[in-house]
Amino acid sequence: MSRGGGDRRAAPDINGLTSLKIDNLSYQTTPNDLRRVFERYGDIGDVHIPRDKYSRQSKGFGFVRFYERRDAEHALDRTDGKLVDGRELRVTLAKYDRPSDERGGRGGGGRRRSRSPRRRSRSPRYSRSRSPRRSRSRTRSPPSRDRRDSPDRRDRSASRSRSRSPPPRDDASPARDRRSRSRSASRSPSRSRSHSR
DNA sequence: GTTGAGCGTT
Repeated sequence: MSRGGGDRRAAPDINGLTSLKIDNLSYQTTPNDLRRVFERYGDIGDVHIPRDKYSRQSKGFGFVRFYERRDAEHALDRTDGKLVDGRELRVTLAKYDRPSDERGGRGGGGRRRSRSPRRRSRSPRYSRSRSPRRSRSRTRSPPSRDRRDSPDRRDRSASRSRSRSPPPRDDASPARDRRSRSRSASRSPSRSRSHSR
């Protein structure tokens, strides 16, 4: 019935604009490329790719705004999975809109579309996660009462600590002094003006 | 020289 006017939708269509989020973009991909690929499916309002302010490097994702939601969905389905720059584009509906120009923004929610049902299966890399030492719980004795305060261990610990610890040199005082003097003395004739190359 | 889950500026 009425078109455009007073109907709030859960979709991020503001002003009739639909924001699409493009992820999985290459660091070398430019908004121009995105626009070129997206404008083929409909009219694009604006394309923006957030990049670092210091490094100036793309974050790997961009935003494309469509005038019509229909085109956006179409493009989403059409651009999603497209190989660009050697990377597969991931197109999805933007969760939020411009945080700068939008009043009444509703945060929270969650992705309603999961086109990538990749479950976290076991990792082939961390397949062997079984610890060989699995004797944590002894027959009895809770972890709280398993405190062995043997002086023997303490002694050993101290002994080991002492053994492992580096020999504390008490001649730090003179050493420092000597070093300071040495540094001062060797600072001059050592680093002179090198011959320029 | 360069990583890879995700939500954003003129």
